[in-house]
Amino acid sequence: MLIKVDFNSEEAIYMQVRNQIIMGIATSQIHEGDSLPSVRQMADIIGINMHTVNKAYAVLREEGIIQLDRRRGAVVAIDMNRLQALADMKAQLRAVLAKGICKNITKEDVYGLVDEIFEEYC
Amino acid sequence: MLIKVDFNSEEAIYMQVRNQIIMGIATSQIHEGDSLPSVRQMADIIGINMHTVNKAYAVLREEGIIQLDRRRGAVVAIDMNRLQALADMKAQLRAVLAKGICKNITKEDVYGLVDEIFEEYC
DNA sequence: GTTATGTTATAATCTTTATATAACAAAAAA
DNA sequence: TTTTTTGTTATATAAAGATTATAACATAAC
Repeated sequence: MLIKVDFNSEEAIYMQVRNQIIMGIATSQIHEGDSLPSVRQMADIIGINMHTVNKAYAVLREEGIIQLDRRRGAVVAIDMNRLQALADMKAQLRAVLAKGICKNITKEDVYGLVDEIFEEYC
Repeated sequence: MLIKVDFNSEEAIYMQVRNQIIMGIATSQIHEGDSLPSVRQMADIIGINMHTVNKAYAVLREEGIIQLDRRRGAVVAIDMNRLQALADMKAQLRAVLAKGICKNITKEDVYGLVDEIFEEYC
């Protein structure tokens, strides 16, 4: 799976890497049990520093998306804490939807966007 | 409207201020046409520096939420660019939902969260 | 005239981000 | 066994962002 980094983006590089890996899993380009390239390999491929990849992997581990194993490297292993995941998402949605409500975006509008994104991903 | 800043949060102070103002509008605690406290007043109230408030207000202006007027200060004035607002929200939702999909959160789960938040806000 | 407004400028400090080397123990591969 | 590769940790440095601190300006309100 190809990861592209925009060095002019406001988003931190390690977050761009984290996001693209999560989207890769969501779009089934990466599957449960798959090994990600090692921090050194990934850094070489993308053309960034090893520690930046390490940070991205550390975030993903903290989020329960991958497990870091000395033997197999970074392995996709979703930690399924449903309540935690729902609570996390709700906190994020609260901020996103608040702005939308200011802009007169309705619940139905949001439904529509959610539908479109789920079609993209699944 | 009361604004509380958590100095231990990872979120930048100016973003906390920005978010709470947007949520204040979404919950109708602040209305179109209302004046926000001046950057100096707000800074005094919260107990932070004037420039931090100025940054928050600048972000809100860039997002089309307020207008800054030398005469009346910061006034809530929603710039209703619907297509832009929808595109912005979609970009944010893409990242939020991707993680949810990794965690096996369904479209119906998301609908439920959206419903709950809209009940909170409206 | 005085006050309050947004705005701009400059500087200092702190945190975060990203890179660069280096080293370590553990496991895999040769 | 030796070599290589793995994640991990430790420093160090440079750049960028965030926060605070003063100060000043033009404009409008009082």
